[in-house]
Amino acid sequence: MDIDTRINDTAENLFDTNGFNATGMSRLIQATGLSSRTVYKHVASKNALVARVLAERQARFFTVMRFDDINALFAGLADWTVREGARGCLFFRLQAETGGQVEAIEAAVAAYHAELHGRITALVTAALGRADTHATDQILALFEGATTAATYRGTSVIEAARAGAHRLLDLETNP
Amino acid sequence: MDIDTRINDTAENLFDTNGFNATGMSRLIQATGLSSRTVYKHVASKNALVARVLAERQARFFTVMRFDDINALFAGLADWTVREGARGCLFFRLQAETGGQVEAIEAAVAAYHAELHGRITALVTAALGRADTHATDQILALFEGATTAATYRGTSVIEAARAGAHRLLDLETNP
DNA sequence: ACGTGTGTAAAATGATCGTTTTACATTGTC
DNA sequence: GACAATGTAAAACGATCATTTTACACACGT
Repeated sequence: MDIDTRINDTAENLFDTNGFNATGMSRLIQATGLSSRTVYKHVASKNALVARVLAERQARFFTVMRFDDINALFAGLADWTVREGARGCLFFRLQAETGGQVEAIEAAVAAYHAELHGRITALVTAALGRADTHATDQILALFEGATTAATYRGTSVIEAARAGAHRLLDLETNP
Repeated sequence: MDIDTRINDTAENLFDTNGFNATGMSRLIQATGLSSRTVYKHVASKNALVARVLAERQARFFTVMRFDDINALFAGLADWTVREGARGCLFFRLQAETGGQVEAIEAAVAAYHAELHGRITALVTAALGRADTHATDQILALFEGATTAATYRGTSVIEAARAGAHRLLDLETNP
């Protein structure tokens, strides 16, 4: 496997399961099986690394997820959560860790939020035949809340959120 | 003001706005206006302090919030968010920071989640005249999601979540 | 008046962190 | 067969962190 992707994959896994601050570079270096010199030749700094990790995670997330309709949206979230583990949104968690003080992370989180909001806006618009910011906010809240609450209530919350979102949109279509 | 509450309030504010790891003890000590010796006579360790902060925040949150019905629930959340700032749930953020490795934080977060879930369960049960775990999960997801999404979409998400929750429960009552 | 408790100010301790550097080995290429 | 390029191994660097310690000042109950 390519060294860059090996570093990226290892870093994403460690940041995701242990946190950004809790993951020291020494531990990351050991997990990759490389030397510190090599790692620092492939990555400018820990901050630059986490920014790259988030950018690639965003690309992967929006490749794997489906935004065709409400059912696909929450089914995709359920699949993702089962596969990756229910630890909540990595973007939000890393932002919280760094207290909004790492510029590269802020930019990555903003980009993710922009794309997520855009995709859900498109989904709702297609479902209703018109734009509806109120309905979009509701679906977004259910999506974010299902992600968060699944960390302590399990994946059943995601199914409940799917059913709720479906009902709310249906209600807007046939009032 | 009492020294213990002065330390607690300062710590809560700094942890909330800057994060746990980003807030060094030196900064906290400086913000309290006390000496390090005094602070460490009133608090066993940084971990013990954050546990105490979370316990007191939970008590304050559930004193200020109202769980009478759906409208009161989300109106309370909106008030809280405006007053405290939209930075997402502090319990979840601190848990993310420490990667589930600080036992005292895990316990505090679990206690908060248990109380939140219990209160919303009671609310839904009272509203429907019967227990409904599915509906409870939906309200919980909307609550958590509104808290999270308000950090980047503003407080309008909370109003949307309130309206959505109201509709979902009304639908369960009058199908 | 005296000791005890509680406070301040500031240096010291020991650990850990991100990052760099030194010294050396391996490999593919002209 | 020499030369870069790229890798490993490990020490070193400078900063920061949580926590402890030393030295000293003030108040107050008996």
